[in-house]
Amino acid sequence: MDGKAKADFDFTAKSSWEVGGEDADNSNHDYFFGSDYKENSILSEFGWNIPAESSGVCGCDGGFVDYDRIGSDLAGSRADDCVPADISAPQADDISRSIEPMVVVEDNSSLASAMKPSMSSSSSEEPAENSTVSGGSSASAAANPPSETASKTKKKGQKRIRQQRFAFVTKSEIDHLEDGYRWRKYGQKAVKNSPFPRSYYRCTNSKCLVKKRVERSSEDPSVVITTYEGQHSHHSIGFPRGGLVPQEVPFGRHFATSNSQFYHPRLHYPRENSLSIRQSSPNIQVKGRETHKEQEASSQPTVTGEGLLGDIVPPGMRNG
DNA sequence: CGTGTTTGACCAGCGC
DNA sequence: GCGCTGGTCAAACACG
Repeated sequence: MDGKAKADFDFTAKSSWEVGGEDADNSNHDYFFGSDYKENSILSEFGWNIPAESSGVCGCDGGFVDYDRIGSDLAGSRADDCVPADISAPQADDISRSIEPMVVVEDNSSLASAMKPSMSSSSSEEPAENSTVSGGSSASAAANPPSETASKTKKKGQKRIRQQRFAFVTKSEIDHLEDGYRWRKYGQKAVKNSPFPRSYYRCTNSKCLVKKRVERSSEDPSVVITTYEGQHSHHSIGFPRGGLVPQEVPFGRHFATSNSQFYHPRLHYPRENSLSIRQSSPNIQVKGRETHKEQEASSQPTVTGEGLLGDIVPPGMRNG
């Protein structure tokens, strides 16, 4: 419990996250979302195109966000003073979801460089997943039918190389925020220094090896940290990749907090979804079947032709 | 029956 | 080398 100040962000520290988006060119640095074009360029590496105009949203100074600050903010003092207008929408309110997304990006090129020298130029067509994802286990296991390798025998000698990752720090009561894709949970682990478990999800698209981790801040249980890893290699239900860019898609939303601005892929939850969420998850619940349903409600984007899907992807393109 | 979650076990990386 | 921790696998299970 001691030194818990940053405990909830341990993952960043251990993952060598670092403040300093300035080095956008420096492929050896991790990126941290601040306010301007820099982030955009970084995000674009992921296939995310964020309008630069996002600066100044909410009239806040869109400066850098340093991890320490985030940590402390999570402790409770963060940007309540500056909630994005969008969030004040009835839906968000209804579901008691105060979303304050922060985007944190980690460029793993430092790790991947060994295998992938020009990470930064990773063209979006490259299913980054197979190019790296470490562990090899999941990647190769997915790509190659479980012969004998799959049987828990991870390829030895293969280094675990992470992909570029970016995290959303969101204040929400929903653990698994809808982001436009469908995810399958493949694991859950208790995290050191945190009473909350970390959940591991993988994109349900068999060809897409994007993963994400979801965990709650130990400092502020109302804060959810969602870390994405890899790029979606498909249009799926509709997320910024290739043509599905926020500028043209209604679900793009950028935010700002007192110290910086952030982007959340989908803060504008479909009405019907909001309702279902509200009904199924009145409170934060981390375990039990309740969570199960809760997650279903939030992770399965009302594939009913409306909401997320209806907004963006024509029925024929759905492949979640 | 198909899809997704739960959960214990296994493995790799890292620090000491 | 050892122990800890994070990440993943896969069988069992639950649900619609």
